[in-house]
Amino acid sequence: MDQVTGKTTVRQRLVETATRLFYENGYRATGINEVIREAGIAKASFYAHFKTKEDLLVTCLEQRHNQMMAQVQAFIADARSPAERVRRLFVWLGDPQSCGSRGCPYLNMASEFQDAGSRVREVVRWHKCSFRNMLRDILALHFMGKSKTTEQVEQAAEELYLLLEGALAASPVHCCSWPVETALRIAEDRFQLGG
Amino acid sequence: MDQVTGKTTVRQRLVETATRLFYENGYRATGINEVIREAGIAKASFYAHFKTKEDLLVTCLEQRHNQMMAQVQAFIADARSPAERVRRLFVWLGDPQSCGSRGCPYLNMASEFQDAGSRVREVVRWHKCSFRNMLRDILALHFMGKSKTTEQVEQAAEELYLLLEGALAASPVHCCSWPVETALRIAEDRFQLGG
Amino acid sequence: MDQVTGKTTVRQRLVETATRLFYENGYRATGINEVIREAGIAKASFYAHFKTKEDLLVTCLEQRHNQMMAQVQAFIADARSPAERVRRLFVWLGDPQSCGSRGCPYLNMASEFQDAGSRVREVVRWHKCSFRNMLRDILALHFMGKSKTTEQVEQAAEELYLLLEGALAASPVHCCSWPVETALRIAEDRFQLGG
Amino acid sequence: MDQVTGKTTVRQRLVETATRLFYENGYRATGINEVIREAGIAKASFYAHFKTKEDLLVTCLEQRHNQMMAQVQAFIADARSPAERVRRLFVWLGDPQSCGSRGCPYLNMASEFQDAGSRVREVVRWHKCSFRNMLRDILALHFMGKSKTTEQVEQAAEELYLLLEGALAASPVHCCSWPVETALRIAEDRFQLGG
DNA sequence: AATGAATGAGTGTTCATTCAT
DNA sequence: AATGAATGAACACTCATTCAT
Repeated sequence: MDQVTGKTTVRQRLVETATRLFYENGYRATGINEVIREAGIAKASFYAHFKTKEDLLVTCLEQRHNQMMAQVQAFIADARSPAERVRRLFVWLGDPQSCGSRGCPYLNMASEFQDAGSRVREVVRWHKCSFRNMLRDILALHFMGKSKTTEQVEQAAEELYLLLEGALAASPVHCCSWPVETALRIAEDRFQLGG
Repeated sequence: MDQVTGKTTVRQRLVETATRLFYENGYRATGINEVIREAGIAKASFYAHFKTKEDLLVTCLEQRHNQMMAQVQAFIADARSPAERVRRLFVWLGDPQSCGSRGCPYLNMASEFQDAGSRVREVVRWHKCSFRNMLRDILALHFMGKSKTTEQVEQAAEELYLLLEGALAASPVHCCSWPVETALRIAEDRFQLGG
Repeated sequence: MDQVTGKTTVRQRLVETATRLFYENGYRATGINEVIREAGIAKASFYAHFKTKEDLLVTCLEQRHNQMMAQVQAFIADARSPAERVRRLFVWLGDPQSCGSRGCPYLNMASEFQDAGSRVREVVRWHKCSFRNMLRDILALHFMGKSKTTEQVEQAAEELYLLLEGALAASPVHCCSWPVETALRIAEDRFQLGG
Repeated sequence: MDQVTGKTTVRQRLVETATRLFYENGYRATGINEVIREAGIAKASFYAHFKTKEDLLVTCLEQRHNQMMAQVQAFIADARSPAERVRRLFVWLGDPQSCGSRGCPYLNMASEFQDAGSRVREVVRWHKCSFRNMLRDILALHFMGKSKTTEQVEQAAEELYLLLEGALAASPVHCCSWPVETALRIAEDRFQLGG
């Protein structure tokens, strides 16, 4: 939304439409024509804003990252303890409303860009590292005063990250909640989250 | 290979070529033309063997499943204990030779077929369940005589499955071995695999 | 024309249509759509026969070269002397029926491919050299027994070539016959063509 | 340059940039976007100065004509005789610095505007006639006192024009200097330019 | 069983031009 | 006088699929 006029800008409409379509149908299965039709924008206007379709995707992923990080932070913000914050991560993950039921948009896109040096893969890597860092910060609080080395905290973050990633990957395949529950169970035992 | 004539059949050449290309470049990024060119088959011959491109993919995934299950079974076969068999699962997973460094081909394909009822998603689900059942059978042996209920074994299988899935998803993003090592560490502690 | 069936092949229809359109409107001003519409061919069929639009052009130029050389040879064939053959070259050049009134198709195309290494420029150069060699062979006969060195014949060929080129370039600009007549006049004097 | 402010005007920057780009790449191969980008001008500003792209080209050709005529006049001005002036025309023609190595910009443009009534073709014709007239004026001086009729001088002008045109057309095809040298040799003999 | 030739509908991208400001 | 944003139509090219042989 443009803060002054209150109208969504052309660029923003394109990003939002594309974010949705790329997630729902995949990158290659989504044509520029579909994006501009649903956004109600002329084709040449699209190319005035984005050099290529891949550029659009990169922008979508970057923007989605920011929104998602804000969302998840908000979702866990009012927890009473770091432990509960971790538990709420799994709740957030399991909620199709917040997280989408078609798996991780970043992993999905990465699967269509296998070229090692691709900009898309870079964004995906950056997003995942960013997410893992957030986990580390939460766990650092949780372990405070429990005489853990920095390295131990890092390792715990990687473990938690891996559990969440496993749940995220398995959920859309099986279309049910046991992956999230299973990952949470492991995390609770391993990091003494238990209430 | 045709067991009698010793020649690879046309159909088999198509499946093998497509399996490779779909995995390396993705489903939509791989054209029929590319497949038949690399397989050295005429286009109309292709459509004599497969109704559609999607049919080819389904066949590829089914066939790969069988090969992969056989491979992994062979890889862990000569382990001295169920615990070591589990550990070797992670070795196998971490070896790009055996498992490919572009992530799980089934998850990759699923990301391009988001339609819930798609035959591709069915195959993926079937493959993953099948794999999880194999894990359950291994763990059942490992827990034998340790007074575990059937349900407990099932849960352990789901946990192990989830750890492997997490490692499989995270590996190609970060292009290094810590995901597999991290997943193994959790598994060793949780299932007392340690030697 | 296919000699057996008596039908023009798809490829040949494309080449003939494109040769005409490229000459009438220029290379970039002629779209693939226009070519295939006038040839009555589907777009994908076009790309089954030619890798790119530029490929089509190269083929057109090569084919036109062969036809044109044959035509001009036929046109001057029944002359009674080499000198008359040279004079008939100018007649042929001045006849819009035989040579086209839009200038030299090779020079025209070259002007749209300024990149030094372009394949189109190569074909143009090859065509022009080929033509000059034909002139040299005619002049060699004309000068036979007049004690001219090989080098002198070569020089005369270059001079004749240059006169023809000048006439070819000037004609479509001024849309009248004086360039050809002027070039012929110079040639007659310089090479003693006069009857 | 604006004589008062010392700044190149917007219009002039557009003309100069376009003149260069049209010559280097051709008319249709040069987009408006490229012109305005390299000129550093907004698109709408362009259309404030020129009705269409073709208008811009016409302006470019007109302006270039004036510059070129002035240049060539300056180049031959300090020659000691009309004969040397003619010889210097060929020197000027053969110098890529002065004349460009991509052939005659007017012939090049004409090849992209085959429509007989096109304004571009008109400008080209006007330019060429203008040039031929200049040649006639030089030759008139050269032949002064040699009892030549007006008609004979006109014919000589056409001959000289044709030789220059031939050299201009052949040079960029063969990328070497023999066309100019050949044309000069013919001219020297024919018009007794020799010193 | 296998093929060479052909296709309609689509792809991503660029074009010269206009309009509201 | 100058602009940033937008556009419809066209561009060269590729797609998965079919058909006559």
